[in-house]
Amino acid sequence: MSELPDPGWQVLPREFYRRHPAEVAPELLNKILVRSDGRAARIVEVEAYAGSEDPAAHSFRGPTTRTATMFGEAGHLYVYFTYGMHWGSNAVCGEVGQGYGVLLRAAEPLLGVELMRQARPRARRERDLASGPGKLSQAFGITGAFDGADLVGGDRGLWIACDGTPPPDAPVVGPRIGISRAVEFPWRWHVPGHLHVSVPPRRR
DNA sequence: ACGCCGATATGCT
DNA sequence: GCATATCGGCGTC
Repeated sequence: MSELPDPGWQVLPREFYRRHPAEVAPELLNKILVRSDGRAARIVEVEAYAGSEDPAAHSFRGPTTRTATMFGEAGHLYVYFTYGMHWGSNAVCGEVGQGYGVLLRAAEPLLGVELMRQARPRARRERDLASGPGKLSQAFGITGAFDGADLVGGDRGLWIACDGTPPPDAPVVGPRIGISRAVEFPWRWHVPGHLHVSVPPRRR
């Protein structure tokens, strides 16, 4: 089931994810989220959540029904629902039982842009298609049905791959967003100066 | 730049 | 029961 749109792209191996999310997260920058229907986008903003070490993580208080996937094997997708309308997508990291994850916060559309526009009819500019965790999930048609998807094996037609572009040398590190606890953990990273992040660089 | 509100699953008390 | 949520879109200023 290795139907990536570009044969030169390499699916990230399981070992990539089996580490601390603060280590995995910045390395996910410039990787590519791929769907088997042709949608692909470069990941430009991420946020780490570290289980019992992290009061802001869904997994902080141990496994629940909702967070079961987060406590499972690395390299799977943890999808949650919030604010009555938005879905969020995380790559599970670390070892089984740790509840580690990296939230995919923003991406730059590369392929299948028409499908993304259909999925997000209200988005005006292309940089509004996936510049936020809810937008990114919506652009890719990711809902709860994708919770537990294997990003390595591609059992649900979703992968994270590398096209050879390295992560940025000096990613921008900053406080996390949209949470009320442990905001001060500097665990949000994005590609410097990138237009497709959730907080775009100010125009000069 | 800022503020408001939508609409609901989840998990604690 | 109820506060809260890993937000987004639209309005106003």
